[in-house]
Amino acid sequence: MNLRELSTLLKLSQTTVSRALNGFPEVNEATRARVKAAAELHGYRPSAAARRLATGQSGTLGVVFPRERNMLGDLLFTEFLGGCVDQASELGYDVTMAMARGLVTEEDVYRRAVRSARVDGMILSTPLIADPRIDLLRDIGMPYILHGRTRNKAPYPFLDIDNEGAFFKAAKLLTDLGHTRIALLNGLTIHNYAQDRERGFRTALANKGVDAAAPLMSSTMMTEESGTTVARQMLELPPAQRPTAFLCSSLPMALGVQKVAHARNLRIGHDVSLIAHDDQLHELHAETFDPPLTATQSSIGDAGRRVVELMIGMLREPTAALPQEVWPVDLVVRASTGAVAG
Amino acid sequence: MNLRELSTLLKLSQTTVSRALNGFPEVNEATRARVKAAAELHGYRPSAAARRLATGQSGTLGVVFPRERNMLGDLLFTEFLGGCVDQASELGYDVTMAMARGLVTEEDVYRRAVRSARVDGMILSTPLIADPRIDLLRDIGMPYILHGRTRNKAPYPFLDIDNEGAFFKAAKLLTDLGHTRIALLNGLTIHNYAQDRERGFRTALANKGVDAAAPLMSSTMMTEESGTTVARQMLELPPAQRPTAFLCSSLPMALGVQKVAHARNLRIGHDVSLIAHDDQLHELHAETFDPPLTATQSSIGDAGRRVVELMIGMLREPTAALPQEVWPVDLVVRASTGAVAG
DNA sequence: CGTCGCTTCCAAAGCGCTTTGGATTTCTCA
DNA sequence: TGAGAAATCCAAAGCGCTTTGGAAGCGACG
Repeated sequence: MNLRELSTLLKLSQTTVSRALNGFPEVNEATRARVKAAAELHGYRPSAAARRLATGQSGTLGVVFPRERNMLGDLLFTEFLGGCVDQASELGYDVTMAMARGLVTEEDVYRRAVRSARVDGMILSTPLIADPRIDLLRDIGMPYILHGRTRNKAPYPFLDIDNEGAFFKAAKLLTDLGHTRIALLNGLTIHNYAQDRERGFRTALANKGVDAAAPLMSSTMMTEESGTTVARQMLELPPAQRPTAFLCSSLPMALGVQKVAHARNLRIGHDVSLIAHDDQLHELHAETFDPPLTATQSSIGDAGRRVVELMIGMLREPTAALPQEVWPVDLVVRASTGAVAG
Repeated sequence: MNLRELSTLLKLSQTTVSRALNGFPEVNEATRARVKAAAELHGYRPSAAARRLATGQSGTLGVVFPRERNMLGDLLFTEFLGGCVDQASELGYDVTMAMARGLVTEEDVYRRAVRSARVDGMILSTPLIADPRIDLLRDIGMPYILHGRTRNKAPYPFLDIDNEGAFFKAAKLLTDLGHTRIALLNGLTIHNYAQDRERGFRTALANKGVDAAAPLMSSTMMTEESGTTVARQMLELPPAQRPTAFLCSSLPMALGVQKVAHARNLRIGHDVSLIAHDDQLHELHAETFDPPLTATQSSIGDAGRRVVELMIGMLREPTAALPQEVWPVDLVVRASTGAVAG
């Protein structure tokens, strides 16, 4: 059942049927109802391809990532992606993923996507400090939005959380509790958020005149494994340098730290304090840690949903101001933090 | 730059240019070269929308999953998905994901996708024992392929691994080593693969007259957590019932078992043997276990790649026989298995 | 009664590609 | 050399939708 068939069946023109279905004002409400009923009855669905060709809009959003950096293995990314797909379905959009591999560079993928008009907009995740993709997309005129921020000069649309504020709050809590040797287990500093977090951390310490000691600052992938490795190293420092508190960039890292602490019979919340940033994944919760974990928390899934909302908003009103949102982050105090021991 | 512009520029008809670019035989190789060069030079890309409309093919494959069962949190699924996207990009296809949520049932998503011709084919992952999606897709005429098998009667295209054979081999190794109390930590038996694995396991034990004791058979989600839980329970059985070997359905489960064994000072490969099925994920490797893990292994990423290949093959030659592939699974013996302790 | 202004509907022109059904040229061989 | 076959190219008809630019119908107002 296509538009022509439906319209002859209704003894109306295609124009009228199309307008009735798409909510245009210049059609009588009575006929609109009649059209809608008939469409429903015969299970009419407009052909996506034809509509795309006619409107130039594809009704799809794109997510591209390099093959080497297979982000599908990263739970943070997949949770974000899940949020995107969720919201996109809600708003009638599809999400397509493409992988740039081998000789086909990521840039090529973008260029091709633009020329062949496969997607209406792109979602960029975990940007680098200076991310070439942004300038590229701007130059070729592909709408996009960033999850996270970057150092590129020109203004760009983004949604980010207040990483600096979050880590400031967390570090302040620790200094307020009397800690002076605080370890920061950060993510890789090629990413902006890691630098933001470090800044917040340093500011809080500086406010109390506490030294951000180099041996207590690490920057690694945010896995459980690196959590254990780094924690082990730090706990083997001479007692006078050994950290009494850990601030981790992810829950898995905190898991690693916890493991090491347990192995050394350090009681978390007493002998050593532990805070982590909690992205609120489905399968790992700060509150089910033992003891429940003090955490800065912000749902990365919700961020995905919101990013899609913003992206589609931009597509619908291209002239509106660029969306630039920074979400505050809550610090939830649980049992893993306590006053510095003895 | 569109086809018309390019063709007037070349002083050829659109027909010829189109045919030259798409490799049709009825065009002179010299002109084909000329056309290709010009297309390259001017960066011509055919409009995906127009091509879709003209051919009726969308150049996209679809993956749908219910929101409740957010498979994006499952590393097995994402590894599989990564393989799909990888191979699809290679073959010039896109992969779009849709999530069925709320009132919009999964069925609706399929129906809509079909009518609006958004995707050429669907990829179904982790099917249930009797999966309604298969009959549905057949009925509405949407091409599809299954990763895994199911009990539906009518023939359907699929790619699966030989789960039964794999677990037969693994269990046989253990019985050959003299084990008589072997634990099976299986996945949920709503899935076909789990039942296949159990069958292989039972056969191997029966062949040696070994009893498949009910207290040593479990069926849970394949997480590290359930691995520890189940292993702990089983190791608390009276000595005469306690397992001397564990056969796990996933590496994370084996991790859980390992943890419990360590806690009890059981040496893996000596006091207790451990085998797991290894889907060859990026972030978890049987060979880097301590000790290196004996495993049945089969790359789930490769399966994703192959599934896409088969799907596209079906689209190109709809009349060919339904692809039905079962991959053999290797058993790789490492240090985690040994003769039963005196 | 004629005209203006709304409301309601329509014919037809694209969107950019593929593909059918020739037309024209070139080649082959008697 | 000429006729048929083969190679090469082309004009035009869709694919199914949106959208432009009117046209027709109808009541109201001077």
